Amino acid sequence: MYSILPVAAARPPGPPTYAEPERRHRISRLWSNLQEVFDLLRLPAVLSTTDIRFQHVQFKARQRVHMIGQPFEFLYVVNSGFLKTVTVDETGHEQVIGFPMKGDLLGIDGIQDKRYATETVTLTNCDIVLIPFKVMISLGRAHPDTQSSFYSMMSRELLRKQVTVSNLGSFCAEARVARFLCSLAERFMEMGCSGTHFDLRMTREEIGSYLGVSLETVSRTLSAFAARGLISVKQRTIEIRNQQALRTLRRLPTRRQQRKRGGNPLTAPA
Amino acid sequence: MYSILPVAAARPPGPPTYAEPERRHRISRLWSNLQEVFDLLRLPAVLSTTDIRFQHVQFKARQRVHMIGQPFEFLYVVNSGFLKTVTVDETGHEQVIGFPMKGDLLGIDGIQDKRYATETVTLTNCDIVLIPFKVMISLGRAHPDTQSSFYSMMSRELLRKQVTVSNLGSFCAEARVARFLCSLAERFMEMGCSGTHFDLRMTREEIGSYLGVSLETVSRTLSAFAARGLISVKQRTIEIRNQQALRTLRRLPTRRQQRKRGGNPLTAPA
DNA sequence: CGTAAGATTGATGCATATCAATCCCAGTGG
DNA sequence: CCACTGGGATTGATATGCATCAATCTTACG
Repeated sequence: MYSILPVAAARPPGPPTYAEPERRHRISRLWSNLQEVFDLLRLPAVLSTTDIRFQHVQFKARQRVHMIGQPFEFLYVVNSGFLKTVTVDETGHEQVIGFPMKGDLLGIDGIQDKRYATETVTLTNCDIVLIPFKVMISLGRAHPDTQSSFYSMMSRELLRKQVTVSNLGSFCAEARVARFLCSLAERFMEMGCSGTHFDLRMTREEIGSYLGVSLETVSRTLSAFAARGLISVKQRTIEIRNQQALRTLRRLPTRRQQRKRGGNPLTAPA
Repeated sequence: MYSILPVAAARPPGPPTYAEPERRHRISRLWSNLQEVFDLLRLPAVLSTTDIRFQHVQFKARQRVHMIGQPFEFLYVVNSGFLKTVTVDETGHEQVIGFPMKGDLLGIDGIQDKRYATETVTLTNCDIVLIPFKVMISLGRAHPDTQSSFYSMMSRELLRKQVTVSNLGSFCAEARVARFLCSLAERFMEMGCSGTHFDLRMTREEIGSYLGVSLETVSRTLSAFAARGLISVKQRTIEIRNQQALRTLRRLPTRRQQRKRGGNPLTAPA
């Protein structure tokens, strides 16, 4: 129906591997239909079922799912596993901009320029669903309800980025780490895992890059939380002991700001 | 064809005004067809022309185009004027996340939840094109090439947000201000205005909120640039004297980082 | 011309980066 | 089986960028 793009090779440890035509991903025997993909993405159910099926691909840890500059062809939906998405700015400085996991969508940033603007690397073994963009386009055309869902999906990604911006711009290091832990806990809960005991799949350096702080600050902050009894940490194993306290952590000083917006009856979400 | 939603009243100075049914925007006599809107958005031309026309609405300075929580109905395309887009987090802290201007699209963040997640306020008088989302949906269905353009447009917004995240996470205050000036200069150039002499339409506080620094730091940094001869500043009037130097400003320390990514022939955009 | 909002500039303190020295642990090879 | 090894994590000492507080200064506007 459509061909598989060989992206990364199957060489587990060491630095991320690159496209090597002679080696391929392990193509799973798993296929998902449209409804299953929508469920995975937590999008409203599609009424008009089709018999279209989407292929899964297995990645080992430390492999690239897509790379910067590579021609855009697929969107990817994470079925299982953990990844990181990275940008590289013109100075060569790389920054983590996300830690995709089950139900997350990868590759949207490639639509505009027909090339991926980011690269996504697996942190663990992963099972990923391939969505050929052409198929998505034609689906949207044939089934109006799926088209709306696609718009919605992209809007959701945008909202998430806005939250990220807000976090980076408004909160001190401690609050950023706290919020990071809480959002991880939520994600694990949604996946049916424990929301209080979990393992980080990324290094302190990657967390620091994502949160815009140094890796030492991440480490120190976690230790400080542990000292206060909010969590317990042992290397990458985290236990949330007082989620409420973590959730309500704010930037320390009050910052005058937010004046001039006294009671605003119309602004509150209904 | 479709009705105009009365959003803000016509009361110029003072804090932003709210929906007041008894007063309305000035409805322009101007209408744009699809091709004109696409040109404005710098999207590839549409071949299949239709006779659909989109209404313009005039806003005075300090009016809200849309507010947080308000039911999502329209996307907005800026035809002229300057605005700011603001989020308010759960602590009540508000942050500027963008300064839309000619050719920019507003309201995408409302698609997901059927309510706007941000609010956009005019900084100057503005002329804005109303795009009813329902019309966009049906257009996408009827004309495949426009559907692709819509995806592309949303992808572009996502890319911009990624750049913002990268700026906030990777650069020192000085570099952020420098990049801000450069991006403004580029935008003015694209609009056919001078890229070296222009007026800021926003306050230092708004710039600071956008860049994640204090208003004093913005002011000081501009003064420092002026002292070094990179720009000249007089209140909101800016003259860029050495764009090259501004563009190449980086975070001061080298930060080890970016190790372990030696020559990567595949990563460079082709 | 008076007033208030915005902008500038200075003084000071703190949060966080940076540098540096272990420490811990998983993987590896003898 | 166990010491070796190296990447990651922790922790401490120090430096500094930037926020904060505070005092003018400037400009727009009524």
